[in-house]
Amino acid sequence: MYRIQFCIVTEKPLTRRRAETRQRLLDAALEAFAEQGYGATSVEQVCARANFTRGAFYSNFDSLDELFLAMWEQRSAQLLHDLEELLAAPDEANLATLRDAVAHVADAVPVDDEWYRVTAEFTAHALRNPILKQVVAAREDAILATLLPLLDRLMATVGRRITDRDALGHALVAAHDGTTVQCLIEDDQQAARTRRTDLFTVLVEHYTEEI
Amino acid sequence: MYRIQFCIVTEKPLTRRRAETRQRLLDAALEAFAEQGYGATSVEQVCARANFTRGAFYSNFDSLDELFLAMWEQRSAQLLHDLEELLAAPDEANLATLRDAVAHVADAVPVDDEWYRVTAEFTAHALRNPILKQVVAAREDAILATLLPLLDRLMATVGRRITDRDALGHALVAAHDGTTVQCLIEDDQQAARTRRTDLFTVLVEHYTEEI
DNA sequence: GCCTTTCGATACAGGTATGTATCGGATACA
DNA sequence: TGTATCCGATACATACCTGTATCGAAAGGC
Repeated sequence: MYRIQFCIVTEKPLTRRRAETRQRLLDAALEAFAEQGYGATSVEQVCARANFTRGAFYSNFDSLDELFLAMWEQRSAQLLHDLEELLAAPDEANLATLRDAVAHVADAVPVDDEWYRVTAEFTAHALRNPILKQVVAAREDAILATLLPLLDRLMATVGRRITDRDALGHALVAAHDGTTVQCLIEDDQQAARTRRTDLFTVLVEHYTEEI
Repeated sequence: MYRIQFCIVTEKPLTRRRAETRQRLLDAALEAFAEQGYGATSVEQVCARANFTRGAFYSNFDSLDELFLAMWEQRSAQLLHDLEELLAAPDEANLATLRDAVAHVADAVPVDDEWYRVTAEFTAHALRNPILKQVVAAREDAILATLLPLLDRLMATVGRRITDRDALGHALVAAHDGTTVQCLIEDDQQAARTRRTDLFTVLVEHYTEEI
């Protein structure tokens, strides 16, 4: 059985200094792309934000594209990790109803303007590139793999059980993506947030059953 | 009572020739932005696609931004118009079940790669600009205003009635946006399409009741 | 603490995008 | 058909961005 493997070919030794430089560039990239858009951002602008010149950039990355990918993957993983940590804490004492449980998750998933802009552009970008498409697909899988076990436990605490894991997972992700725009665009943020939680609740209710 | 009014200040006389040139540029812009991304597209590239030089562009638009906005609004309106036309046709004879009715709508709303890319970028762009934000918000309203009356009629034919118009409308739009990415990213397109229709059905079922 | 290696700054060459000013053919109208 | 206006092509000046090649300072091994 063969698998496609993505790896960085010219793997340089990752010294302490290098790691820090890379990280500063990654952070600067997120800022710059969120503020101005990926296409409108030059290598030089990213470097300036990180207090480097282009020398540092070309010593660490081959292209803006590579930086974009690295940044997006890192932040995606971080977000998922944070979510896991937040929901793993056993403060489930006060989750009486299904809606409380869902709201608990909904509040743990941030509605982040900066991140949304970057992700929207990254997704559009990925649709133009088969390899990046795989990356986005892999992330969807990773989200489900993280979220569903958490939901399993959460549902158990309110006496329910998931009936269709795949459908629920994808539906929640879709609902999250779709409602995030609405929350960010609409004047009345609070109304949108409430609708969002309501929608999540409807979905969870539909794709679970009482034990 | 005052209202903010958006208008083109230097309204030039719209002759036949001018209208055609504008349209060719608008069409070329959609192509170019979808293929390369907005930020990566130069004025010259758009013009080349439309078989013009930049002279034609600067005689019709002040900036790429203005062209992007004009193009997006035109296509948005067109899509909504097409949808309305498609669903207004009284071929509701064979819509026996709720799911048939929903599938009828779901199939009428295209899952369009090109348009998705452009819209994702436009939305991200709009989040950086208060005026464009209003434009996107207005489009959401327009969608609901078009979609809900159509759903009213459709539901009537299967003996149901909407219980929460606002919630259903926003939920369907969110589900549409969210599932569109999934359909375009996932390897198994058909599975994603089916999940999409299922999700719509769940939502419509939840936010309507039998008469 | 010395010496090698690493890595970011700087300088340079080449390419490309922008916006404007001007020109001449096309178009409209009498 | 003649004439005035419109509008797209062309040329130009300018700014900016990229990638590479080189250099010197900082880091790390022994």
